[in-house]
Amino acid sequence: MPKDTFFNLPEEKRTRVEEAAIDEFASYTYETASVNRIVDGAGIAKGSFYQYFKDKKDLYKHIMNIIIQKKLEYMSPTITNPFEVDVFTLLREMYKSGLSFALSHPKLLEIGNKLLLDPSHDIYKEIMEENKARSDEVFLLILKAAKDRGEIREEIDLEMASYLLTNLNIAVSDYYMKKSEKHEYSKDMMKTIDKFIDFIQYGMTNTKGGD
Amino acid sequence: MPKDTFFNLPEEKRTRVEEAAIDEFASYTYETASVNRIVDGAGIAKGSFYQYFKDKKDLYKHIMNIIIQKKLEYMSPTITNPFEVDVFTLLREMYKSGLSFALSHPKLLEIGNKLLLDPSHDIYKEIMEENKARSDEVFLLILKAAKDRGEIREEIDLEMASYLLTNLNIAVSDYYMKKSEKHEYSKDMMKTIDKFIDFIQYGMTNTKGGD
DNA sequence: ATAAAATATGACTAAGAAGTCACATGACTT
DNA sequence: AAGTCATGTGACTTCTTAGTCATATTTTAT
Repeated sequence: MPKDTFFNLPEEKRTRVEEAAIDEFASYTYETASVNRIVDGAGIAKGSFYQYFKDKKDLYKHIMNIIIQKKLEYMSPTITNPFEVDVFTLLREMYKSGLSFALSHPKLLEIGNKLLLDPSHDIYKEIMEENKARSDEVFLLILKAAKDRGEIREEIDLEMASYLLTNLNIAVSDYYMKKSEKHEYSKDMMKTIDKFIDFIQYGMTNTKGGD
Repeated sequence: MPKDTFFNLPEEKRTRVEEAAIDEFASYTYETASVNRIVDGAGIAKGSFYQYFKDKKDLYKHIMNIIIQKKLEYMSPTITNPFEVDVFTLLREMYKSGLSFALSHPKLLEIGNKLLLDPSHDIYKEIMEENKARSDEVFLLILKAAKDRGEIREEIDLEMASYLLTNLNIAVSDYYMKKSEKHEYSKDMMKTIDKFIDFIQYGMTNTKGGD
């Protein structure tokens, strides 16, 4: 947690620091991100930084909390009653939220992905422990309920499927970001998600009754 | 390319250096990997290192070439006639190769993944340009042929599918590595791949004729 | 044996990193 | 106005990094 000094700051200055940090962590991993560059970018003195934050990790966790907060804002309307719609509708909503978040906050997405991609480092475990609900655990609960309702095939390995859904979630955002330069909620975006859910739902095969 | 001095080295010493480098690059990203730790690990002097390699990047590329070489060794029997079997059989073979490689060379896999996960950094582009055939481009060719043969549904977006297959390829190895501590080619492994291909082929839905 | 070429070495440089601290400035209280 | 407390500051310390280089050793050629 940042110190009181940071929260007492005039909003303009506080966001200036946060935005400099977001720029830095979007461009560099936690390890290679530089406090020196951040204070330069924010136009504050090095000493001031350590009036606001205990250390680099303190700032990083603060930014992660902003990300989680922002992401929850995008998700909440979908997640409120996760077990009251069929699983593919729910997945569609979740991916829509995820992609919408990605388009509105590409830098935040970048920071989050950079973290997810380096699960070996200590900072990963620390943050995941502080923010329990990991994505694949959420998916697992949803998929279990869906299987109980008979919406997905019996023989699907749920644990694996939820793991894959998590990774695909990241991949689909990356894919769309790479393809589209507009970065706006568009029909393209819905098409991307539809194709994607279609893939998950029916697979690629053409022999519909096959096996 | 490493200097002649390196290739003139007695094999024992050469592999000692390579193994120290592999350990380092498996534990740290390219940026945070330390030449100092590598020379300590290999038991050579700092100066010797720069007799063998132009710089850190030179060593890194050498290790990447080892990885590509090793990976090709595992793949070759499968890839020789990629268009002569149905696409799901081919995919199964490719994932089998991939997982087999992952189990035999977990550190090399780790290094490769670390690179793939940070496409923003210069080193990524450099290496990808030097080693043309990117995974999703290979998948795309295979999928195009399969669509022509009518093996996969018309409405599948091939570009997206090949992108997803690449990411899933990484994910499935990671998943299996995380689950199994034995690290040996086993029936478990085949089961994992079967589930996975099954997922790709038929999707998750239970309404087989649905839409 | 002598000369020459190849290889080994670790102290060294310069740059950048995280974090500290004595002091300066500003604001609010009494 | 004087005093107190919160905030601002940048030079500084300590550490680690990549890469260099003069010198020492070993190997090869004559």
